[in-house]
Amino acid sequence: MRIGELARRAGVSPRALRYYEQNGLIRARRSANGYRDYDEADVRLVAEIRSLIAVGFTLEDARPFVECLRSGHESGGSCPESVVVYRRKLAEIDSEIRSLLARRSEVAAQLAEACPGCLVKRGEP
Amino acid sequence: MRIGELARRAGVSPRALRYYEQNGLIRARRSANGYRDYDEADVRLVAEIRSLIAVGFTLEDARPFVECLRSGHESGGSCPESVVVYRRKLAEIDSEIRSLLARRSEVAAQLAEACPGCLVKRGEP
DNA sequence: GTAAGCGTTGACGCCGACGTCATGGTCAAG
DNA sequence: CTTGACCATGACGTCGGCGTCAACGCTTAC
Repeated sequence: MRIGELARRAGVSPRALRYYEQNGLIRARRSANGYRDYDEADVRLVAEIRSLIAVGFTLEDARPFVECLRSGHESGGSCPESVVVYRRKLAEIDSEIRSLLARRSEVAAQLAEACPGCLVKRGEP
Repeated sequence: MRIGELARRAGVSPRALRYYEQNGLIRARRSANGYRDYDEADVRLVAEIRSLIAVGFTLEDARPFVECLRSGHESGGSCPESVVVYRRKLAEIDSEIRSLLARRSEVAAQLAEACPGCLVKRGEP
């Protein structure tokens, strides 16, 4: 299939697919006229990339998953390199959450100090 | 005082100060030779900006706080416009935290599915 | 033949908060 | 007089994941 069809089936733009290729995440055979030519496996690859992007992975993070799939594994996350990324990502997310919680209480404290009574505490009428 | 001294006292770079000025957050008188000339009040303004930036505010977010200080208030957060920004920011942070929590559980679920037993659950030997 | 609708590559735009040159003026110390 | 430490403006670079032209070629339908 050509790039437009893959794009529709994977729910991405052709531009995104070329960008993935530019970063070595997907490859494409070329037809005689120079058009990119994809197969079913590529649909799966792009789907994997999208599901990872959707939960906050970068394209770099997605690379080991794609290579895991290409090496024949049924799941992109079943290779040790992918598991490493999974763990690192969980740690990053936890770190961000802690950071946000700290910022949240900082902001709430600043608001309470600058404007006592401005913080609406529900449940205390 | 000149830009270098303000920068040192406020813990920022001269470049940052020029950038703040470019965005209308701070202003400076000019000496005869064209040098920017600041006073003590500016130290306070920059400190306010920095403390807001530190908790994740953008320069746009900081604007009402700066104007609040300039209008004579002792606290940058005691003006209604500032309070509006405080509330909006708290809502944004809460939204991000929820998003991160959702992503975290998504990632954990993907890891659990792709590699059962890879999730180390402490307390279950 | 021609218009529509695909495809190609290349290159700039975006967003935020500056860092980092490049180029040149100002001023005090030696 | 020169060095060095400051100052000025202006402009490009950074980071990610594309969007959005531009300018062109291919294919199919009419």
